[in-house]
Amino acid sequence: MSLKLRKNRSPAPGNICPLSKCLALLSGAWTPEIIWNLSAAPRRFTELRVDMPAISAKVLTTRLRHLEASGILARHVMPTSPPSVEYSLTALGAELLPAIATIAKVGDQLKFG
Amino acid sequence: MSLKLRKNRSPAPGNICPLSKCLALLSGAWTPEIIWNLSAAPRRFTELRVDMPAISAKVLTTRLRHLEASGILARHVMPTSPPSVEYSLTALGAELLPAIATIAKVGDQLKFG
DNA sequence: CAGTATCCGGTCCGATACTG
DNA sequence: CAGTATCGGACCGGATACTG
Repeated sequence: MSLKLRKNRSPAPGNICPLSKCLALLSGAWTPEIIWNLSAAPRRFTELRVDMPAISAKVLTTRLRHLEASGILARHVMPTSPPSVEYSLTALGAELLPAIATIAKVGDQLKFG
Repeated sequence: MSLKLRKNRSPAPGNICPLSKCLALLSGAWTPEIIWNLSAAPRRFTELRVDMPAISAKVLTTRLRHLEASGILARHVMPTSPPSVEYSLTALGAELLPAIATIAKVGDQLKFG
């Protein structure tokens, strides 16, 4: 009968699918840092590289393209010379910030953090 | 799609570390689903396999061990025959739920979700 | 029931070199 | 400045087989 108690479990109403999808988006090395570095103000490509010295250009480009395609951030090309490109969070991307902050807080308390 | 965040890499000089660390924890295929499936009530190993038919025993074991080591969930062995093991979220793990819910909500609105 | 052991293909990421 | 191209090694996760 403890089986009976257990049978009724569905966690919450709803679909778990978006979960994996969005967490998949946040995954990938450097992704959270990128979002974090854009949270205060827009940044340019090279500025982001300075913020995260260890990231390679290739990976940074890949992440930015993915996040842009998903609507998390926007890319603005300024027609200057030399070219200048600015990245900024969208409203949707900004919605992630509180969640990320919460997760970071939990991260602080991890046993093997 | 795989959820990946290398833990050995990117020592990033920064101070955003808890962020990456915790997101690294949530990464790895199936991790969010596991936490979600434990959110309502404790579950046993095979019950989790039923909840997520596509996960392999190897990966499920790996995830559970990691989450346990981090203090996100607890493992209780019941001295029955056949053996029975119950997994449940810790208080710390429960703190992740609102953040995960928020992220899932954003996931719903992703352009290429 | 609750795992372990092993193999293996696919992916991710870093390093390096090059370009409009 | 803001990328692209390519290579190679690390790692991840699925499939399968086996165990106390």
